[in-house]
Amino acid sequence: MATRSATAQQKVRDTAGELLFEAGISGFTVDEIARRSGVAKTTIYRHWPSVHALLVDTVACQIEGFSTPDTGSLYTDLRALFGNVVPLSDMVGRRRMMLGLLYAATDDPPLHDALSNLMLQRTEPLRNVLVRARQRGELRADIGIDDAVDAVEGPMISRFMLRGEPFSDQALDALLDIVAAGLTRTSS
Amino acid sequence: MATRSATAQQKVRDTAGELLFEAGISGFTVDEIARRSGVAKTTIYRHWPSVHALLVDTVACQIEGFSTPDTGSLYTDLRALFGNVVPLSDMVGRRRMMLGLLYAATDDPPLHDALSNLMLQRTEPLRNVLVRARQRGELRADIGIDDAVDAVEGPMISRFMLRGEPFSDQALDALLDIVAAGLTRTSS
DNA sequence: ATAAAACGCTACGAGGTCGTAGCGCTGGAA
DNA sequence: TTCCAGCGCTACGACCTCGTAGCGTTTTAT
Repeated sequence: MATRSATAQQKVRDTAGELLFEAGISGFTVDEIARRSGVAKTTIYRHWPSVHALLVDTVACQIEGFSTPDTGSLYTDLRALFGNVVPLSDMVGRRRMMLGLLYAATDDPPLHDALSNLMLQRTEPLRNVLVRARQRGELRADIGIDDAVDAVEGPMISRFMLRGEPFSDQALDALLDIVAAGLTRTSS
Repeated sequence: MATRSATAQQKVRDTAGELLFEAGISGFTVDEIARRSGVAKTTIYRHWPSVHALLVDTVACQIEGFSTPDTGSLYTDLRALFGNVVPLSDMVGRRRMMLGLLYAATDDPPLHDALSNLMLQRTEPLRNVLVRARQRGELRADIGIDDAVDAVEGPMISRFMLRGEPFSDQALDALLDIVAAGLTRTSS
């Protein structure tokens, strides 16, 4: 049975995650978390020494496991990956959250580490897909996995995260088509 | 001859630009700009109605013209473009500035417009390079320029802006190699 | 030379956020 | 049932930032 402390802490963690998603880092305040969660501000400070510690903890808890598609070909794997991983409704919030965190992590090593770890977790399915493609011989042998990850993610990030353009199947297809060609064929 | 107002305004603009670069958006305060520039805070408010207006104006003034390389081939053009446009020393500041602005622009249409315009200006050389490559028949005919821009910029942004990894010629080569293959060869 | 415009300086109020103090209340363990 | 660790609540001080008021000084235009 959940003790009172554990309940309060969990409420705080949940609320903090939601708030980070909804309001971004500039809206991530202890007062607002207290207000939304119903947990008193003083209680929050009894469990976390500072708002910064709570932020780092919140980021560290944002890890979600995503499944790795396995359709048999690189292109369709990538298609499945990006078609599923990015539910349109979450796009705005995720964008706000990530941009704010990336900015804040610029001068903040603990936050930077937590965020790097989070991003690493999020790209794991992509990594898996690429490794399998390499094993099948679909991926050019001279391409490193890290480079392939950036080659695939980059265009998506550029268009949908940075420029914030609306997600569409056509856009996804067009970008994946270019990327897949680069990963599979030699340019010589 | 520069009038007193014009001088003060120019000092503010210059200082604001430097500050945005050095301290990011969270350090962009009127007090600090006044302190650094030597222009009184009240004077700043005589020329800009709010710190927000000053920020938008500062972003709008950040436009720098970059020259378009013309080496005769897409790969070497891209190589020249990214080798020159990204002086290592500016990378950290540029990263801080852009991430903060992108975040702030999330809920700020005027800032968003100014920033979009800035980003558009910055990608113009890349656009030119790609258009010329298409005219030479080097670029796959079925690829749109916008998609090509994201395909090229994305991996660079992902690695050097978001993940903040150090810039190196090897990394640039590896990414450009993948990208160029995708742009020039068909995957069918 | 003179008047108007513009600047610099100090001080201030409003608002927000962090983090803490003090005290009353409550829930869970013995 | 008792008791105490832990919670909620209010209030507070410190700090920062925005934006403004008032006033004296400097520059610019006529």
